[in-house]
Amino acid sequence: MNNQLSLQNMQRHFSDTAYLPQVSSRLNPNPNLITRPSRGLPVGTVQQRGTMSMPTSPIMKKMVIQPTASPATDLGQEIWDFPQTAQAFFPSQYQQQQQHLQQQNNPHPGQTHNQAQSQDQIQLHNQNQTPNSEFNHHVLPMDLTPSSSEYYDTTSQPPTTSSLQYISPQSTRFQDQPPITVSGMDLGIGMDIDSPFTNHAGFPNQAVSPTINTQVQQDELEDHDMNCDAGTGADTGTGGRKKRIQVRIACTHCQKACKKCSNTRPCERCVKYGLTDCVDSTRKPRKTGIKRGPYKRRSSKYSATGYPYPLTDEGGDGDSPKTKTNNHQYQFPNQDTNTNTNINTVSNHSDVQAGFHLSKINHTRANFFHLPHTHTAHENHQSPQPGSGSGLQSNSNPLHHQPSSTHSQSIIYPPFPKPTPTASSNLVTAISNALSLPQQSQWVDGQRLPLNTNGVTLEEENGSEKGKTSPLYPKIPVGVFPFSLVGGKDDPFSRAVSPIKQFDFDFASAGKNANANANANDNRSGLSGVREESEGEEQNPPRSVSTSVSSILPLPNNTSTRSTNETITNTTNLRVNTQPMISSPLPMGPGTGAYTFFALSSKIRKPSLRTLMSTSTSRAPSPTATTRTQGTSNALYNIEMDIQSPTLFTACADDSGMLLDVDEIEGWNTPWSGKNDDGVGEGGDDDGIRNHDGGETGLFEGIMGLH
DNA sequence: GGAATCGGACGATCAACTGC
DNA sequence: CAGTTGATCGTCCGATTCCT
Ligand SMILES: [Zn+2]
Ligand SMILES: [Zn+2]
Repeated sequence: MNNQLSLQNMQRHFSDTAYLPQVSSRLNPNPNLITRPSRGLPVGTVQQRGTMSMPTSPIMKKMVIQPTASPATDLGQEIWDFPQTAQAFFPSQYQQQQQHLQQQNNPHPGQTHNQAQSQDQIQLHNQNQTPNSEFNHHVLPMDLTPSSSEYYDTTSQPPTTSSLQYISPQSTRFQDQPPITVSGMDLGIGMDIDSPFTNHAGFPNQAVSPTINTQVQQDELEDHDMNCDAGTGADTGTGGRKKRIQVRIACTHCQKACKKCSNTRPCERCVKYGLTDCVDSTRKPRKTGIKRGPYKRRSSKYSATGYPYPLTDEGGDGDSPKTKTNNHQYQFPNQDTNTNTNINTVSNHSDVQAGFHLSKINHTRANFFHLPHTHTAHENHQSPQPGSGSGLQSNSNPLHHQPSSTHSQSIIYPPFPKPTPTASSNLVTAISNALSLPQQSQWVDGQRLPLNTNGVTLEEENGSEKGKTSPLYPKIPVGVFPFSLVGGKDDPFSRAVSPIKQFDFDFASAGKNANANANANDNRSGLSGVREESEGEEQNPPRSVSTSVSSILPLPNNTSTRSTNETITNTTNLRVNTQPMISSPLPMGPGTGAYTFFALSSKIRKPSLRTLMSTSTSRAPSPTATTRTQGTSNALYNIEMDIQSPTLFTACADDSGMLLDVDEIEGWNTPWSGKNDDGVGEGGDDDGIRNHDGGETGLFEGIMGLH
């Protein structure tokens, strides 16, 4: 019954961008709410309100709502039998699988609602049943460690587990796919895809299930949370941490209290405390029109998993897997399914990577039969599991085949650039890879060069230009290597890299640079006048140097610098430095790789301050200050606007270190203290309400009418 | 001991981007 | 235009403080 519905639902509808406050309330009297247009969720039905954590998740399974009033046993009533489920999505097979498993493994008789149950079952089942249980286990739920920067990291999964990804056509493709295919890997979670086991009994080789499996499990976890508190160990994922679920919208009381709300109205908490006015809180619409810098390289060459597809033999920019759905190249020519499976199984150790590796290898090999099996460089630095080796052995020889031997191909072959001996860490390597991979290039002496084992550029070697340039990676960036990697986020090309470390890193050198860049500073101050521009328009081209500079707060002068150095340990410094320190790789000249104090152009979004500040122990006074990007090039302006919370502000003052720093920084001091209050209004349209990042709850609440 | 606060981790959503 | 990326904004955990 659900097919159509499910499919419909599968589609994303973002139209409901602004979450209309569902003020109405109980049971969603509002007809409109019955079916959330955008989400397609039957919110209004039953008592389920809002959506579960992943409303759009294709994998969303039936949700069992277990209002306090009624026991879960009333399946008929409680079940949110909505087809947004993987099952629905792949109804026939998947469901069968489900049932099948259910029967086999899970005998929780009474629970019919259990898609969720079954899911768990499945999970358990897999773990218990198959030799690769470990593998599954590891693969399973999310490793909650998010890290966009670790896109290539061995253990990391794709940055987002967004449901969206699971919707992609790639998924559907699976049905037709032969068991082991790279396509399977397209889905970020594909590690277990190759494993028949994951396919759930009876449906070996079905790529679909694995993926779903993973997701479902997660969803399931969510359900558990929904129904009960937390808890069960089952909920814990690989990381040992269960995924936190959230209601789509909390009631005003819960919101204010920062406590968990429920999807019912009145919510459980309100009921508990006898609050009568339990209504949905309002959400402000997301801002739009904010420009972003270029994204990091797209995945056409990468699988969803972050696994890069090697350039095809055609030498083109490899086609994305999806374009080659049926292409044999995604299969392991040299292996039969079983073999492959085994390997994966063996490789269990978790590492999702293990699976990937193999796949990659195989995948690659498809194009290079003549080549010996090799591990990609990627694997090398990925720290392959020892255990996995055994499994791998079968087909691969020793890892780390030196590309050099077959360099011409190797250039293409290893999806990732070989780790350089100099790589100080996986992270760095990963980042480096990320940067260089697409172009098959790597950083050398501060410059990006085509990747080549021999140190010969690709161009030199094969005359190919590929890799040298790309729209996103024009040859620009040059600068000292660390500039982009060590510091991290400075990478002009990838905003994806987490900025967080940058700060830590920067700081230290910041001071030095400050002096070194005295000129720059001066310039900045000189430019400070430009602030007026800040008004909102986005005139600044991304990364524009001049404007961005102007936008910066007047930098602390020497004194500030001094203090910075002196008080590095103080979190305050972090903060202080952060702002001015946000550096962008200004084309100061190739040699100048040093960090500069230039602020990023407002057009380029900096990572949320919240995130940035997370490194520090205390909440940043106003992350938003740095965060602000919309149309404004003036960081100073931002601060004015964003620092709205008296609390934060006060905190700032209270913190001796912080205060000191701030004061020392003239540019900061004046505007900040002087205009803080006034500035609030100023952000006006776009920021007036924007306080969240800063944690300026006061304002928020005020806006929200919570006070 | 429980409620209220609060910092900030975690997560969902979705607009900007990218590349076909 | 579909798919991806990553920022925004929301939820709520867990620690701390306040209140009775
Ligand atoms: Zn509530
Ligand atoms: Zn409530």
